[in-house]
Amino acid sequence: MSSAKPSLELLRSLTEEHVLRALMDHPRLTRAEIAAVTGISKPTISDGVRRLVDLGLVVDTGEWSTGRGRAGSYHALAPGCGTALVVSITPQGVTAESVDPFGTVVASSDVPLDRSAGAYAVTPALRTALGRVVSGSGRRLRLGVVSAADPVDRDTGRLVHLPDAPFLVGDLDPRAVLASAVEGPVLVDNDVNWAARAEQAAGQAGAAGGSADFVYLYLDEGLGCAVVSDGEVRRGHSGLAGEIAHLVTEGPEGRAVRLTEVFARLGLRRPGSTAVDVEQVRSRFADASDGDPTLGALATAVSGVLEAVTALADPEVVVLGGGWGREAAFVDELRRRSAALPRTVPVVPALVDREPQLSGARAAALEQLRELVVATVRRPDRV
Amino acid sequence: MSSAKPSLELLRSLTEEHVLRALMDHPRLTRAEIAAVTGISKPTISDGVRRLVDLGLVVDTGEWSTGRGRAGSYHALAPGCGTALVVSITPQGVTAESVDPFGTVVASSDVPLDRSAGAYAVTPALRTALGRVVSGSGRRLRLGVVSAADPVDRDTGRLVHLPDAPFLVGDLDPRAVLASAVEGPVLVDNDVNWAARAEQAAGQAGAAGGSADFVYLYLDEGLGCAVVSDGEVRRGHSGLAGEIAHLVTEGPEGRAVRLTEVFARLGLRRPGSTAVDVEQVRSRFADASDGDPTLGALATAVSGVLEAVTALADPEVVVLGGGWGREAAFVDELRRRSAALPRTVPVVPALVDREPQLSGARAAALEQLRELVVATVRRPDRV
DNA sequence: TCCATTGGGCAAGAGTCCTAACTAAGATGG
DNA sequence: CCATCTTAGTTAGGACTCTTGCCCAATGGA
Repeated sequence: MSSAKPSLELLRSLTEEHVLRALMDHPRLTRAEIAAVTGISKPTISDGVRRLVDLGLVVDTGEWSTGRGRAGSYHALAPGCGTALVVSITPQGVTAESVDPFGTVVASSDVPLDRSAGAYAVTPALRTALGRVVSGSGRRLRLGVVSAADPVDRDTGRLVHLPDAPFLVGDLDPRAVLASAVEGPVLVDNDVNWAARAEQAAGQAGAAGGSADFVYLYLDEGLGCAVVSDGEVRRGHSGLAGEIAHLVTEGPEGRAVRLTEVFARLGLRRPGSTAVDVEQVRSRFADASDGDPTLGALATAVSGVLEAVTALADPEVVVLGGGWGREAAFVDELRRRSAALPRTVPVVPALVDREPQLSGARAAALEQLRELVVATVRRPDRV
Repeated sequence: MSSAKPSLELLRSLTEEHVLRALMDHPRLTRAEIAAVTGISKPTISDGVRRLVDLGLVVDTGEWSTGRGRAGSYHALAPGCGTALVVSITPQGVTAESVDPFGTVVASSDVPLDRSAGAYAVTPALRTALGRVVSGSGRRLRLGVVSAADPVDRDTGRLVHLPDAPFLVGDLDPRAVLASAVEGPVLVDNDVNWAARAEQAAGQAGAAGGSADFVYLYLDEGLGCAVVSDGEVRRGHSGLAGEIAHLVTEGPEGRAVRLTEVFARLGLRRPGSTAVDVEQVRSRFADASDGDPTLGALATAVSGVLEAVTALADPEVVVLGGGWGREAAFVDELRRRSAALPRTVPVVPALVDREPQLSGARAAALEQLRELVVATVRRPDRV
């Protein structure tokens, strides 16, 4: 919380920042409206808008306000403020979008992946989607946010293959692929972390305006979770926080085994892979009666995860998502076991089910883009 | 990151803030020195100092600088800025201190506790120590920071008794006891979290100026840990993050058991209690040869904790502390097992061994006190 | 004693904000 | 169609803060 030096320049940039933020919250405003929204006087706002127009960050749209009294001329953020690139990479396909500072999707492209073609088709698909978005939006891409369905190294942004865990997307360096198209920083993280962000935005925890503390358990082909502490997704030193495949839990016959091995012992892995066979798990759940051994074994194993999560992160709630994590029979069984633990934690299914990783990444891109636009106006030091 | 409204008042308060911070970093300065340190011009600093003297936050010490040139009059923070109370509560005794904005301990008191007298002697001991510090310092206590050797509820500040875990200090509401002596907020947290803060200050992790991500495993009568993520101790929703007693790990004979039960099965608990018998553990370690079964069983159980910590928090390093956690034989054995895990994590003994919880709490109190002093100068909104 | 050196104050100037009053221009209603 | 109301934007004046440059005061060394 170091403070900036007091100077008249600082005051001026603060005024400009208020104008920009007002124009991000409202697509178009007259100068009088900006003054009303920000609480700053009309002459000061007029000056600020003039400076921003000169800088090319704001434009006079040529439109005029209607209503009683004199019509005011509308101003808006200039298209030159640019857009942010949002990319989602899953085994099913690559989705790329560009969003402007209002959160509007300017261009988007979806390239499905043929699973049998192997991991090496990912890079060309990414390039294809990227090219379409670049030509479709026509504006400069000032930063990128990438969601990938694999663990991500926090420093390099590369996808990481952990032992005994599936490598769904495969070896990939998204920053290198995006470098030519995106002029600014590229933030890469795994899909579960972005999905957790979407859940947070949807009001999953910390609804009382406070800081969110929850854990998002994502149970699909891979086994992952996101830890949200004090309102932020915590990635850990190298970005591998939440990679729970090797967590020690209670396996069949009460023995201590790693979570990933439970699926091997129950025969729930896809042939020749360490990935969970989602279809098989779901069909087992569908047929399950009370006391079904597979259902019980999975609930026992995951309740060990709940125990670890409660002990280390103390979440307000644990959110269940993923291809089989939200199945009603499983959630019910897990709740029964959770209630019997010495420390219980509420378990709820995820709120967002349609592409949560994409909306979370989009929200992050939007926030980053806005900060970047504001930052162009305060050169010397931050406030 | 909402910004303050631009106003001349903001500029003025920013100047005053710089003066205050300069006088916190250096016990006494002339106005010319303040101008040199802050980079603000001399007339502006003179004005700011005059205003702060009028407010009673700064005093002319009456002393004069020496050296070449004209002697300048020294200024310093006024004693009226107050002090912060720091309290450490352990089964061994209660320590209370008051620190001024420079980090100088103004008064301190230590009241040992007779363990056999039971938990009910804690409150009177706390009152005694508190009374001595209040009369010894003679200045107002503007806030309090309390370290307690038990889990702490984040909202209420009360100590919490978890099932199957020892309750060392016993039921206590530190805020209620301190309310009459401290005029401001009282922050209560458990000793392990404060000790982790001290380790961080000692440069344990994130030494490259970056944000620290590490876990502090505290193995003593109680079993606890602190999770430091992105440079801050993360407490979780209700403050119970790091209470690992119920973590599922590998117990004797390879069965899945909770960490606290391992000690019961090995006969390492104090009679009639859920607390670990530290003396017995240490003597077992002292006699242990290679392959000693107790040493091995404990290392196995704790390596399960390492596994969970790695999976969920992904620390740069795991710091071992507490009465038996730093024993060389144990650390060596744990390192051997850690190296064999699919995901390894460096394990190091704690750097700070003398009252780490106290120095961590003191650092927090100092930081809070400084912020509080600075806050008196910026009334309208924060920067 | 003289002088270099440093602390502190004064004056002038530039820049930012605000209030208040003014002009400009569309909407309303008879 | 015109007078009136209402609102947008500009201008003028004043208050305030910061900075630069200069002066004076006071101290220690030559």
